[in-house]
Amino acid sequence: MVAFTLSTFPSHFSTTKTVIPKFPENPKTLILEKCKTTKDLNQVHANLIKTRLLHHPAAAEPLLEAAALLLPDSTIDYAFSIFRDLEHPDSSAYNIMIRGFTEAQSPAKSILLFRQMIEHLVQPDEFTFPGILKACSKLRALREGEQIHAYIVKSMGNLQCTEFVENSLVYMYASCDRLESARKVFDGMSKRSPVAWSSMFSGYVRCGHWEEVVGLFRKMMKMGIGFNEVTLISVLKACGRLSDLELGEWIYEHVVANGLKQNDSLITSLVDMYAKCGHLETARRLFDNMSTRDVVAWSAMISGYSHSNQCREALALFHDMQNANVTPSEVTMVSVLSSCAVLGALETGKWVHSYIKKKNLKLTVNLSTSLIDFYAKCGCVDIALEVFLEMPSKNAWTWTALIQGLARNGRGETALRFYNLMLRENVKPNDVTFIGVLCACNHAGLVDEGRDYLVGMSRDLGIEPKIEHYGCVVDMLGRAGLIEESYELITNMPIKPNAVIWRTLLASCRLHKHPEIAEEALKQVVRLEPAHSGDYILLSSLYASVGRLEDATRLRNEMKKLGIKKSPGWSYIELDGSVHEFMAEDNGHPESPEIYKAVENMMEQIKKAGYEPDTMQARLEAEEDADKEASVSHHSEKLAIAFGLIRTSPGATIRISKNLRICNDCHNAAKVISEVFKREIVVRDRNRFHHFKNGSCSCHDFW
DNA sequence: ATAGGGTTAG
Repeated sequence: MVAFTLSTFPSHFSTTKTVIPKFPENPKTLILEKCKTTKDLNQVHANLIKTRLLHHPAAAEPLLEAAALLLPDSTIDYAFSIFRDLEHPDSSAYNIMIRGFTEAQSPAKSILLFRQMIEHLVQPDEFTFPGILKACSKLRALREGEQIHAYIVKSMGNLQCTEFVENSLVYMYASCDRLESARKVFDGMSKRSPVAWSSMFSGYVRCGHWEEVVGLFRKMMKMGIGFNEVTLISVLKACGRLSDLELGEWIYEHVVANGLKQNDSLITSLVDMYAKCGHLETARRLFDNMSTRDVVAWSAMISGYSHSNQCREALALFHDMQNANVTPSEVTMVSVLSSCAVLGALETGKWVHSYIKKKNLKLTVNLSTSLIDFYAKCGCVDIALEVFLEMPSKNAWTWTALIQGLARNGRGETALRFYNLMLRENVKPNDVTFIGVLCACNHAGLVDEGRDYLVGMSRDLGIEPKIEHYGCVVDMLGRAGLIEESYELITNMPIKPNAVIWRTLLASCRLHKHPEIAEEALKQVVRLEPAHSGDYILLSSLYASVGRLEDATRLRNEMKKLGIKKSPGWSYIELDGSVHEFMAEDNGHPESPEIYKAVENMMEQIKKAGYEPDTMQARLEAEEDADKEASVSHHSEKLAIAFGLIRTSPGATIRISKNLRICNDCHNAAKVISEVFKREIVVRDRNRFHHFKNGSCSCHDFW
């Protein structure tokens, strides 16, 4: 085979006076210009074969480049067929194919091809490494990446370790979570462009080392090192996660001052940052002012609402997104499902699930995990289980969501079985997993197991219990009537107890009528969090339940004197895909008069069937709100249930979610309603599910 | 040639 060089080319062709026009001065530009579609490519390809130019790199490579990199993914196989026809592909040809495969989402093929390149003794050049290292990054192929790094070091002298190669090495290590190795390459660089910094940042972002990103960026600014839009995107992500609004706003000013507002990715990052810092209005204003909003921008804004618990706004925006004809992605759906889960919006979530199936959205691990969480939080734990069992791969979050969901729905033993399965499948539990495990022990009344897990999590797995873990155990002991042990645990645990812990103890004192420890618990709670009404109410109703009515009234008066208001309870009910919200004594609903009529009717009917109002509670509440003529029969869950009764077809299940624990009177009423109206009623309160059916509740009156 | 926006449990 004769090796041509470009300079020999024109003279060679000027002698042939055939069909072929004079070989162009710049074949690359010409070929690239001609190849706009696959069809063009075919024509040029055919022409090059006919003119026997295909074996000339200067002609073949532009063709290859067009097929592998410039046209859509589908031509990568075509590109490879061209490549295989080359008799002696040189390093540039290999480089193009290696990059092509990576870009076409087949980075494994890039690695195979690189191996072939070495076997065929084609010397890689400094352009080969960025491509092949990118393939390693995509695959998180650390071993291959390290081998290539070694190869580069070994061949130093023959080939240059350029700045590009170094950047790629940093990014490769960062993608494989090897931050120390990335940092070592980074620190050894003689010149660091913004790309090097961004590569390093991307690793810290991946691993959630937000402080590192912000710290390094501040250092960068102090040293006057240049940065660009890509750098800012990483830094904004860190600002959001750290709620570092100060730096975030500085970046916003910078963006405005430097006319970078046209960069939609940057604006989306700002939207995300403001939303994560709780500035939803600013985020929304930026979002609304974008000239075009792609799926990522919509997702960022929706997740912003969902993140700050404005779930109804999240769903409303999702609705707007569909009206704007922007197709949601897997990522959008994660936030949407999370909002549905919080709201208990079963119908909407189910619709999302069927949409995912219909549109063939990819069931990523995250998305499936969200589905599991959503179904479990809506009380459909069997569907959650179904989704789980169909997943080809699961991570710790997936297992945790399932364990948690089973536990909350009263299937403690099953939850623990799945925990053991998780260990057997070598998925490492994290601290949240143990919240689920302890919660399972709690709801199943498995006190001994619960104590063991609390000790075992740090002893066997090195996960130190946090205040929340102690909270679960305190609750568990309290429920089981082991009030003294619970109290001792609080005073002896290595973490300072918070108000939540004392409040938990207080609630179990109420349940088991233990006024002495209750008084101590209230004292502690008030010291830590003075203005929380529920605490006073717990102790006062405990007094009432043991016949100490004077103490009960005294405490209520004290509370009134201190100006402590009851925190409002609300209940949600979802009907035909929209979520209705009720508060006690609520008059805000457009159908209010009708709903109150329905409540009166409902109460009358269940009284006939034997329901007796909790007079003690009614009296206390009446005293407290005498001016408002408040009534326990106007608790938010009763309004919501009554609304459900008149708005759904006979026999349909009524699903309510509420923010507080369900009160005793409503619990009694719901049992009777389920019998009288032949309805299943599912109430999700802040702690667990109550499935009311035929006059009884799945919690066995223990919550 | 190398870096970049939105994701999930208490």
